[in-house]
Amino acid sequence: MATRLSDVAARAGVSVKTVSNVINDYPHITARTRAKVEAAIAELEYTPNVSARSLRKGRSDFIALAVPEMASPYFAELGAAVSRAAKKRGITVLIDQTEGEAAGEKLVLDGMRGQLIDGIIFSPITTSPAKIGSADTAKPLLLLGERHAGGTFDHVAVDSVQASFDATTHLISIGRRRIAAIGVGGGAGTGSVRRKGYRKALKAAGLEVDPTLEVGGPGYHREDGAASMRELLALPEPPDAVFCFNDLLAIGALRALADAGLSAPKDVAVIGFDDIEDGRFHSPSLSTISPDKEWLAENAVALLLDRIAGSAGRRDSAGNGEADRVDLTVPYTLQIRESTGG
Amino acid sequence: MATRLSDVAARAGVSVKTVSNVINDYPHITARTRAKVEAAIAELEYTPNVSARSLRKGRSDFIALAVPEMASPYFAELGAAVSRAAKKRGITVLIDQTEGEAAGEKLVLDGMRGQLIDGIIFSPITTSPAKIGSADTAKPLLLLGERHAGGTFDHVAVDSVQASFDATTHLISIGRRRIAAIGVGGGAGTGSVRRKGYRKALKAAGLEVDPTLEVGGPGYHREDGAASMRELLALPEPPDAVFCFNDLLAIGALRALADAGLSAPKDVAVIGFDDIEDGRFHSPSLSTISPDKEWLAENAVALLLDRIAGSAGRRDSAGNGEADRVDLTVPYTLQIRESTGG
DNA sequence: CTGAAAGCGCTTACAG
DNA sequence: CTGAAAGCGCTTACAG
Repeated sequence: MATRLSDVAARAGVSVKTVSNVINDYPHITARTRAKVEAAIAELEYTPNVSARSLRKGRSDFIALAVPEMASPYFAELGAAVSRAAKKRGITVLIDQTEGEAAGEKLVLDGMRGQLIDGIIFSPITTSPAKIGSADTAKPLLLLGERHAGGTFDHVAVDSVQASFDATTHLISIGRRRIAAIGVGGGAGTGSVRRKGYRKALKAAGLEVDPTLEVGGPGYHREDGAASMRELLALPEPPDAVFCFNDLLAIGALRALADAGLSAPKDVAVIGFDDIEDGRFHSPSLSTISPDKEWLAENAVALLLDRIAGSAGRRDSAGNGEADRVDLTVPYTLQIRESTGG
Repeated sequence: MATRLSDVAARAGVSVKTVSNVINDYPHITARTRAKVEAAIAELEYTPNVSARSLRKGRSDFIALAVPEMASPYFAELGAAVSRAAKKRGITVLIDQTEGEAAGEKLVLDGMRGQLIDGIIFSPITTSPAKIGSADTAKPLLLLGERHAGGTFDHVAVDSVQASFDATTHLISIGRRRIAAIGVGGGAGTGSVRRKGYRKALKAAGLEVDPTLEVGGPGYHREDGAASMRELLALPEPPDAVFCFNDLLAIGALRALADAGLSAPKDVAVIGFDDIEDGRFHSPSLSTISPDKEWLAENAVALLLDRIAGSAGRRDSAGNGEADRVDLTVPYTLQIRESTGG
């Protein structure tokens, strides 16, 4: 049914080896031969069988991106950026939805899709760093997220402590003094990392840390943010500002404010983290920490592909694995919009 | 390096055929043999090589979902639902971002990813129905979107004319008389289909169709909705309600209203289409047409898999292709929220 | 530069 | 029920 390499060879009057050479851009082919082969490929509408190629080469030019949920705007935007970055390099991205479950994440670590994929970019949420560190992955693995810095794998993330410090400091700079944090107990450890930056900023400004103002988690969705905001508004002394550990929480918080007849930034200033597109269109528009997702995607893909190219010869990385591990820090900016009075 | 079937067979003391039988759940295997094999698989941490399997069987258990952009909330939510529906059936979904470009869409139609995928669910936006109809696809293809009803391929979509009629009628039912439409010129023909339902509702209510109130397109993003809304507000006689042909346009429209110091539904009632999650959290929350995305995903995947199973024996569907084509209509509900006074 | 041949790891008739 | 063998469509040493 499908045309094969040998059909093309027959049509062009050359050997299969020559056709293969043309397809794989090997040197030492005369322009004339190349033209003949390319004409035959076009006439027969030939497309190489990737299963056969992958079986033979041990490389598929597929990588996986494993995220908790692809419908979550941050991961959807990240997935789009990673797909684009990979496509530029001739690589296809498989997006894997772990649903944040240990089972799904274990599958990622163990199965690696039956050797189809060459490597994986993994944003874990349930599995602990320790377990990931000891995972016996046959393929290169790159970790996303602040929790995994200093581990045994390559790692790309924002400096979350610094970014959280900046977000909190911004709230202080617009005159707020009773600043809450939403999301401290969640996000796969993200909560504790971002709280660290939040507390640091309070202390640097001589403000007291009040644990009753640190709420939320483990959920990081809009409804969780709304619930946390309601909780804060019910306090004897409600906050005058809130740092939400992601934009989804912040959007929920804005909604809860509106439901209570209050508004940001007048009653409570609100800042988020992620800069998902929707935040720009809310009323009020959402101030946020904006990690450079394009940068993240480009560098994560490039680094993983380097590893894949390098690991072709390696049997075992135990010997030199630790030494050449890379931690990349994603640049970010502070976006000041209406929700903090911008 | 990787363990092979033959390693498992050796370990279990059986033939490769028996191991293959166990893996593929074939009958006539004694419980004892099965247990032995399963133990060997577990001990060796064996995972089948999908490239080899796919090469041999001519089936990969991969399908593709080709959408214009995966970061767009509707497609992200749809992708998540399709992935879930497929996973339940042991199928993996590759998400393909065409970026709405003819080149990307042509690649989908032609290349089919080097015979890796067994079939495709395609949401075209640039390529015309005629071109799609004549595409010589080696693999089963299922089309999404109202524009392609009655074509030569299986097709799953909302009854967009009826849904648009309902959305517009709802605006009339709350007393609005000067009702605009945003998105008429875009969305790959979606615009003209939804306008048909919009006009029908106006006529049914004895209202006049005013072409100056029909704006927007080809873009279907938030900023396009905001631009269209500004255009409408600049009219000598602005509308008192707007039907936006998707939620992204509606969210942009809400934002433009807020920027003009106006609000929905007081000054202008706004209704969208798609029911993306974010619409529920905007202030005001967004009324919309809510297609049942789970239903869509389940049925699209099931139908495509039926075709894949059926096409195994077929050489050419030209003979009987037309006759057994299926058009599925996705159920929807009208969600009345704050933006229309709900 | 080209051709003939082996082999990647499976599945599946074909004999037993 | 099991075993030995062919073959899916490529790529790649190996000879020329």
